[in-house]
Amino acid sequence: MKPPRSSRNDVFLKYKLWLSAVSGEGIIGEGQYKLLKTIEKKGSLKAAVEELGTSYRKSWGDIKKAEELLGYELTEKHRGGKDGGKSELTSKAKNLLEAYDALHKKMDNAIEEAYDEFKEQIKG
Amino acid sequence: MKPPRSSRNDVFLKYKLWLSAVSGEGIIGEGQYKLLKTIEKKGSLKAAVEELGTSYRKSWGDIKKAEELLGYELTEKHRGGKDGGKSELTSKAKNLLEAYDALHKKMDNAIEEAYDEFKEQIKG
DNA sequence: ACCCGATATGAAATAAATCACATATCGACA
DNA sequence: TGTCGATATGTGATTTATTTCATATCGGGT
Repeated sequence: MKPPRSSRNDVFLKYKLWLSAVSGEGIIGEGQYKLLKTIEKKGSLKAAVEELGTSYRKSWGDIKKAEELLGYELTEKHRGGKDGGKSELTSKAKNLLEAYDALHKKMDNAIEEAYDEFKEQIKG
Repeated sequence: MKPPRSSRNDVFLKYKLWLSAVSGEGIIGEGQYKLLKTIEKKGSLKAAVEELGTSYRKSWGDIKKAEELLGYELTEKHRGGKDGGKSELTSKAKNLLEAYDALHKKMDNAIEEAYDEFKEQIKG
């Protein structure tokens, strides 16, 4: 028989994974991960949000809240200098991102394994 | 040494798992799962939202949208009768919930396995 | 044939999240 | 020491999501 082609009604599995505080507030999710990674690459929050096309105000607030909830700094902020300032990740932040990434990969694998079975199951 | 007690700054891992359409719109997530399960138990959408404390209007709309995206009905709706009407799950819906549940359990296990390692990693 | 209560749905009111803008501050460097 | 550009942060505007309210419809049971 013909292989089933994807239709408008196909369903996909999606998931989000994030760190949260006891309060339930999110700390690091996909967005923060990307943001921090981009700060690391570009050297400043300003440059990062420009690359990502997100708002400086919000990203700045997100980082601040995450830091408050975690109880430690994710970025070392510097003002002044000929470039006006810069931000770089603390080692704790780097460590956290690494752990987040590893965890995400594991979850990706887990979901992939479960996915075929799931699809089979919803056919019935 | 003393075992570390949880502090305000402890982080937890959370995740959401849901079905989505190609468009990216969510179809079934935790909320819909509970809603449908409660409809199954109580026999009507009205009774379900009362038990869950959510809004009828929204829940009704959520189900409708999910059905549109899926291309099939999740509930058999009936109006009239001495009780005014009722809703019950279609067999497809039951099947879907079962699959969702199984998947969720697998993900719970996967995350639990990964969690200890994660915590160890972020200590460094 | 009439009632009752749940389904069905629009529309206005609220609330929550995000954006846009304005403005202050800081400090390495020329 | 004056300049420049990024960090820092308040606030009002806008958008998006959710709730509330109002009202129509349906149909099995009495």
